[in-house]
Amino acid sequence: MERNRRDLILKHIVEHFIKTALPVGSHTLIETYQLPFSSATIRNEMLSLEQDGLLEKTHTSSGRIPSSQGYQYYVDHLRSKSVDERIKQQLQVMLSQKTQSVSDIIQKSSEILSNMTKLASVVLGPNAQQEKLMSIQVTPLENNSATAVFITDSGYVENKTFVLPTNIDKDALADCMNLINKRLKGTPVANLSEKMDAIRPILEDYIVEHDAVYQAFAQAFINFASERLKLYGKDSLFNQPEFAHDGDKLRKILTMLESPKLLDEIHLNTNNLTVNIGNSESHQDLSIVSSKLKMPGEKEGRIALVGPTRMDYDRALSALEYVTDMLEKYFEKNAQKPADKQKEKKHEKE
Amino acid sequence: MERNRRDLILKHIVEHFIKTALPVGSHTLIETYQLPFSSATIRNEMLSLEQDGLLEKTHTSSGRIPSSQGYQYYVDHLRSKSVDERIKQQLQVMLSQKTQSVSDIIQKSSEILSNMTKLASVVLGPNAQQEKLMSIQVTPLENNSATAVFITDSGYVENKTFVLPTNIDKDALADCMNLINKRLKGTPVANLSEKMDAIRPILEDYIVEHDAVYQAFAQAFINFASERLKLYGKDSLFNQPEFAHDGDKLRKILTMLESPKLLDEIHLNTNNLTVNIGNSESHQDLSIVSSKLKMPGEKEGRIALVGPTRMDYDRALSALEYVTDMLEKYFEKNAQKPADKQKEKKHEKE
DNA sequence: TTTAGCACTCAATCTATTTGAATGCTAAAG
DNA sequence: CTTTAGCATTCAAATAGATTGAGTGCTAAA
Repeated sequence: MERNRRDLILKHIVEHFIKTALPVGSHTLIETYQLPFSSATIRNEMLSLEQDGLLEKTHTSSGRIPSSQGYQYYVDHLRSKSVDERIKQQLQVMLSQKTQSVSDIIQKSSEILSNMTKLASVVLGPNAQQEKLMSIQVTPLENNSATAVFITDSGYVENKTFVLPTNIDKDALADCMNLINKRLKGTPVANLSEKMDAIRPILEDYIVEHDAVYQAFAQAFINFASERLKLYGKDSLFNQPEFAHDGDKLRKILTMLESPKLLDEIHLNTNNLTVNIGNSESHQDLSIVSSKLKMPGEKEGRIALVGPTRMDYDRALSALEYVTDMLEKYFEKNAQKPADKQKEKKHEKE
Repeated sequence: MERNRRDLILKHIVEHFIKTALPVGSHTLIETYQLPFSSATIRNEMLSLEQDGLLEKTHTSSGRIPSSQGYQYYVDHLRSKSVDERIKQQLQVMLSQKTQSVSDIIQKSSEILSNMTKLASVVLGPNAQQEKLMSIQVTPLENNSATAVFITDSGYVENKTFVLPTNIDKDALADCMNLINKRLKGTPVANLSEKMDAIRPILEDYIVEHDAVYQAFAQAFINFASERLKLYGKDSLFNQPEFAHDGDKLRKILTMLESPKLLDEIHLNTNNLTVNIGNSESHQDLSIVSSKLKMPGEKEGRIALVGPTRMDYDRALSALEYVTDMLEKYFEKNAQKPADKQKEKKHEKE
């Protein structure tokens, strides 16, 4: 009973503060939740919760707000883990559409998450380093230029348009590309830059002024190896009351959202589900909730929801967990049958 | 002399307000610019300027701020058209690098513009509608999916990954694509969707479950036809004082920047250089300065600088004009020689 | 035509003062 | 030992005046 009341009060405080963004006092608590205790009792409990570092005051005679620890405790022990039915519905509808690529599905899921939680959602693609190059194609264009298109095994496309040497022979170029394709196919993206040395002789053989091509490839490989990250629904954040009258804070957060630090932060987490409540120096008033996502081909990405420290953790966590679970199941189910066929065909060719 | 003083005063007011974002009074004006008139004289002129709609007051006893018309007059007759040397330098350094593609150059120019003016810069690519399809390539991946890559004559790449029917024959797919390529090569992007009907029979011939491929193509063609727009340096806007304490306004502007209305606005302008000072309902406190940019292959794009109504028009316009001029000259110079060679080769092949 | 002078306006700043939602503590009741 | 009632206390936020100062328009003289 003891522990129960304490938890109950903390739960109410957290949830009330999440709703109103205002410090919660003993009286408010009793009235809005019809608690069968006197305000003094609540105050005693609150004092104790504060001493344990779960609550904070904004000034000596203010109501209480949850501390980072308080949120953490709430997340770990108190939240109700209820998934919004609308998310279930929307996800189901989306997944029932046919012939969507993996990235389509993840993008749409991310948009659903962002819409339903009113948080920004960040998708961190599987580390491109591990992906293998499937194909390089160089297409000559008008105006003495050409576009090189690079495709990985997951269907990620990088392209680079460059100026062709004017005296180039297109057939030689094609032959040359065939050779390079054979040489590089299957190479992990991370190793592409190293292999540049190996393909230089091939280029030299076929193309007189090979430097332009070489440079373009090198540049593309560098871009390739950089992280892939997509950000959805950052507009949702604008409507949070804490930022309404503080342009400065909003500005900080928006730059934060595009900074590589955020990426690092998400990247560091390797757990299934992590909650990162805004106390690290890099994101003062920002919380990050992120979940691992296993994708086809043993690849791993992460989906994260980013918002103010005062976010609806229950809603966000439940939604995120539900969506990643469903996606993983979907991927598993749809991968099994064709995977075998794929392998057979590969053998035929080689 | 008469007209001169009037103009001088307006010029000072506009420039002072651009610097300080504060209404300008008669006394301030005399002190900061050492004007040889009395404050009363200035006030008389200001009254006249106000009656002509070039100045405004924020309240009965406030200093004056320029009206939209006032800015317009300043832009048309008063600005000094001085180009920052640093922009000249940076642009020159950038253009001296070899083997950059057209889009590389435009992107870098846009970044320089944004950096130097502290405004957001928007690049509106040439209307994709006019571009011609150069090549379609379908690359099968692992996991029973494939990526279709579409390239236009300007080197713009669109790609779409889709799920392949499991029972597909890869050689048939390749043959099929060859046929489709021949059929569609040279088709303007705008007409691609119409041509879908024409390629359906080809798909039917080669691929049993052709619907997935058909759908993927259709989707890609739709994306293709949508406008191409890039936004740089929107962070610059955050630091404008007018938004510092008004999160709401900042929010509006950021959403504005990503909305299609902005695009329309820029698109409507066909003049060489236009200034669009924020009084249209769609962008209350936003001004858009944009310039046409002739690109290789008789294509036209626009570069725009977007910022608060109180922006440094002289700086922005001068920079923009200088950059687009230099780019056009650069493109002209570098296009002449190889263009002929290109044509020869085309004839050989056909 | 220009300027000095003066009365006037009004946002912005400052200074009390009030209000009310909160607290902690103590002592009595359960 | 736990809970509650009661009370003094705190402090942000709201309200109301008072003050300031940068600005105006107008008039009459230079």
